[in-house]
Amino acid sequence: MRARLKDVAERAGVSIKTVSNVVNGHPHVSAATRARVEAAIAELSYRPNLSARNLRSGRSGVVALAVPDLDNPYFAELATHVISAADQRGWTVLVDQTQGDPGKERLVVGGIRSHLIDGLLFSPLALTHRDLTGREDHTPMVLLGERVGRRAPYDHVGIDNVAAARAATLHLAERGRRRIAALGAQRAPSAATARLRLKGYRQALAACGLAADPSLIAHAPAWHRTGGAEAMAALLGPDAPDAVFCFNDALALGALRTLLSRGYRVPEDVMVMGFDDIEDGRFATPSLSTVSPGKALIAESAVSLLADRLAGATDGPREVRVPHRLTPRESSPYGEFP
Amino acid sequence: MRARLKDVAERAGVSIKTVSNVVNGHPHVSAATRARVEAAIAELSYRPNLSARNLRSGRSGVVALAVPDLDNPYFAELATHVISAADQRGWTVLVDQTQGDPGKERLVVGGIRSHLIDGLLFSPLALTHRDLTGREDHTPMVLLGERVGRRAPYDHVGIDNVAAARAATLHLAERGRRRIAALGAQRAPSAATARLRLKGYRQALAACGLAADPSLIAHAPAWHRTGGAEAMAALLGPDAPDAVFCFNDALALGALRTLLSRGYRVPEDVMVMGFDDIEDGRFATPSLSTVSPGKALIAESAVSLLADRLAGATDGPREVRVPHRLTPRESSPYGEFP
DNA sequence: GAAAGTCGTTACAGCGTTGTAAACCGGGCC
DNA sequence: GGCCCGGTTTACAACGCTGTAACGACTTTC
Repeated sequence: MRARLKDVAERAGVSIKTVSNVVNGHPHVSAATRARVEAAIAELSYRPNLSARNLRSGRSGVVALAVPDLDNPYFAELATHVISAADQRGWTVLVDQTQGDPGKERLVVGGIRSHLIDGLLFSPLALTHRDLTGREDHTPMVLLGERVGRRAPYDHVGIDNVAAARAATLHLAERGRRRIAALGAQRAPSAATARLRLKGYRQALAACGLAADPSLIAHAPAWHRTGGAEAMAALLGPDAPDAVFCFNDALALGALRTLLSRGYRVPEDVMVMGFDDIEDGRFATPSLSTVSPGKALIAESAVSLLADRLAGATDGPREVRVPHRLTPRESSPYGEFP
Repeated sequence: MRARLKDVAERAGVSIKTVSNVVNGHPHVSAATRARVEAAIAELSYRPNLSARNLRSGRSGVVALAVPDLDNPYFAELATHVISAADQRGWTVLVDQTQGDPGKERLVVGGIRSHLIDGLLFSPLALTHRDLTGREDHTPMVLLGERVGRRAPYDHVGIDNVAAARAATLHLAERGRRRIAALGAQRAPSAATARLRLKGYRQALAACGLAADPSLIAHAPAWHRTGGAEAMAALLGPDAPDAVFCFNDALALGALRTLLSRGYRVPEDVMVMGFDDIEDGRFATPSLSTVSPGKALIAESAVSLLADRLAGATDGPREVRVPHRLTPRESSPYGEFP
């Protein structure tokens, strides 16, 4: 059986509380006592029972990160950064996969893990404003990604999707492209990210005086490679685009695959632009131009916001906008392509 | 403040224990009482305090999954499967990233989270036999990936790396390749996986009567795309190989990138074979031939072994060997390449 | 009609920890 | 010598939950 405070106390010949004080680094313990207790701790290889400590303190040192899917490289990379940032604060991260399923997402905000976790970092996909305002659980929560609803009373970390999408589209137009497609539109009312990126795309077209041809907008219900490959296939034909702005890198990699396997040259015939800057894109051939959203900074900001809440901050919801950067690579290079 | 059993009990006019019995679905509660209690639970939106329950029961319902790095698509995909399998048993998964750092790995086996978790699924990289045999923590643990040491007293799930590597290499030889390189060798004494895959590679060469040219063995300290790209560059030159067996898909994607950007045609000039069957490989151009290790089955087996241990199984360590499958794609197609 | 079940419910203790408040001890001061 | 004061240590209760054992009421059995 594992050693308890009681066992250590008996061995060191002190009270339980003194051991507790040593373990927690409280002052007012004489050097001699401390040494004796520490020896006993080592001999019994004592380790605090976290469940008991949590019960007593109301804190668990665990935060949950809820994402749609770790399979998705963007979320996998984000998770890495979140885990590192949490680690630096001595927290442990528990990962929940929602699969973008509204039911599962509601369970998560509803507090399915509430007594186990001190806080929640949540990247929702299908959540509606109603789900948030009616929230009964009071575990501090920070939202990642798109803002849900107008004025949800929660801290939020995101990027300026409209500006980023506009920059990405402009980049293609500046390279002389005239039939620029958008790939990844979604009809679901909760698809805020898709809507914002589409908006930026349209703004860019308008700014360049390009017509907004509806046949150049390809829908993709899920932002996976497969969806990108299929949507790209639908865009090809007599009036094929000469550039595609894909709403994330997975879509772009799928699109790239379709283009290359059908004999299109990238970037000569069709330029491709992604979004997210996942590792795969850097090693694709041609390497993928993309928008880099600063994942490390997103993770760090989110963890930091949560830390403030856990420390008791009660001011109104805060909005953090992390800067993004355009990262052109071979799929839309500088230089001329007449 | 959040409702407790006591609050529910008062509201329903019954004892605390009766509420507990309802919550836990115990029999011997009359329908009328149960209904009353359930109503009270709903009204107060009561949710059990897991810390208290854990303290009482000694179980937390949380298992840890320790992997080197979620960035790595193989581990990200594995984690997805583990989380799903754990979810089906009502467990929550907490992810630890070790970065393959021996110190961190030792902390994990040493039980850094021990009171928080019921069990541990561990995919070690740098762990030695000594670390395992001297283990003081008694949290049930299942090892994933390569066997550590000869007879570590722990359940283990893995694949037959030698056979898989042999099959992969033979596949290249059968397509007429004669200068087959191996990419991903490692010198570290703990690099068991690399050693086994190299062994399979050598067996295949011997079986085909091909000479084992040491200049065809490329080392890669870390199995990332970058490492693969660099190692591939080192292999090229006057005596370039006509096929490369990469010890994982990330290496292969890096190698592919180097080959294509230097003007080599894949598979015509150089065939490429990977290992792991990660999603990226399917969408590369050309798509990547690989060995599919049955990640879902690995995850399910591991979780199932752990479940047995948690249920009290005390028989000797079990060894599960999950079947693998060769998945040829465009980078080493069927058909002739003289 | 009394003894022996059966079912539904309850009181109590204790899981391992920590905050509170009080006790203890030795030294310096009047 | 007695008193006060500071640092050090302790006893106790409580965090919310569940297993155990026991209780009361009601039914069955001979």
